[in-house]
Amino acid sequence: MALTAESITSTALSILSQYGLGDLSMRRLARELDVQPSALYWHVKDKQSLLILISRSLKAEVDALCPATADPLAAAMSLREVLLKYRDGAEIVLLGYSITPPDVAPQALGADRLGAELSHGILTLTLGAVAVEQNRRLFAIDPADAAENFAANASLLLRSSRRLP
Amino acid sequence: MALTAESITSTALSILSQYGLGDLSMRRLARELDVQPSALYWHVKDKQSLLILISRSLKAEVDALCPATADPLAAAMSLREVLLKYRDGAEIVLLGYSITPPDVAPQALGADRLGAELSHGILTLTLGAVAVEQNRRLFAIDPADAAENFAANASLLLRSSRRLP
DNA sequence: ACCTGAACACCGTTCAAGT
DNA sequence: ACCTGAACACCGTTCAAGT
Repeated sequence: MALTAESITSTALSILSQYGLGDLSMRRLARELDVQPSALYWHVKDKQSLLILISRSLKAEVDALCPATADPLAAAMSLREVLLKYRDGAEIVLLGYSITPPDVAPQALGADRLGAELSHGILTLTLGAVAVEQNRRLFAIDPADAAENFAANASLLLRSSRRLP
Repeated sequence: MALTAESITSTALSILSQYGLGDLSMRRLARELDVQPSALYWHVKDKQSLLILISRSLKAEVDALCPATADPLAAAMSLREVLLKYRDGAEIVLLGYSITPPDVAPQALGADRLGAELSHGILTLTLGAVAVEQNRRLFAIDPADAAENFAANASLLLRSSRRLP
């Protein structure tokens, strides 16, 4: 199977969901793809740019789940769900969102839809909350009422966004 | 100077504010303290527990700036300020808050004051927003209106907390 | 009690050289 | 164009041994 940026990304995604970011090394990735570590660098600039490819792929997954006109609270819940599918999804997407916000923000939560300010608010709240939640899972600390708790805070923040375009 | 957990933490803090988390390695820390890397492990369990010591120290810094009865919005702004002093403060405190919330949450923003739900909301919003802000600084992307933007979202979230104990 | 020295099992990245 | 092999400059952590 020929090596491509896509095959690298999808193998990374699978390592991520099974083992997490701690095990996602360029060397481990290369081993999984039966290739020398240096081979990856012909397809991908460096590890950071791979993480950005990953976060774009997660955005696409959220967009497939909820269209641009979806209810913002429902979209935030879907984003959370997708982030949770991959062990350190929130940390990675936080990086991607920092560097290229429009490429990573789900349509239903983008600046076009909610305005720059509120879009940034709901995204940073979601990324922060899920990052904490994922760290806690790592340490086997109570998940418990994480979903309801997040929903409550997200809806407090979004309270001002009733009646959208 | 005798090596202690405190001297290790404060040297770590200084590396952090000058160079950031990428340069905060156990080996680098040991070099700065004129000691073998292995010496650190007598005083500190591992790197992660050092990061938790660091995040407790930042909590103390915020508490010194604003007492338990401070206005929550003002406290959130102070927390942001302190996090910004140290290059990857938000990422580190996010880890600390994940593992031992009460040891890391500033008094004025703790669960005792705001209730578990809202306390978690304002803290994850702050940590998420500042983590993004610090990543952007790393890449020399616009700081610009980050403070006002954060203040706006934090006050949206805290809107429900008027009239406190 | 506190620290050194050496070792183990890793990293990300570059680059000449091969095909 | 695409990949190998070897190298460079690092990591965190453990552990016998020294003082």
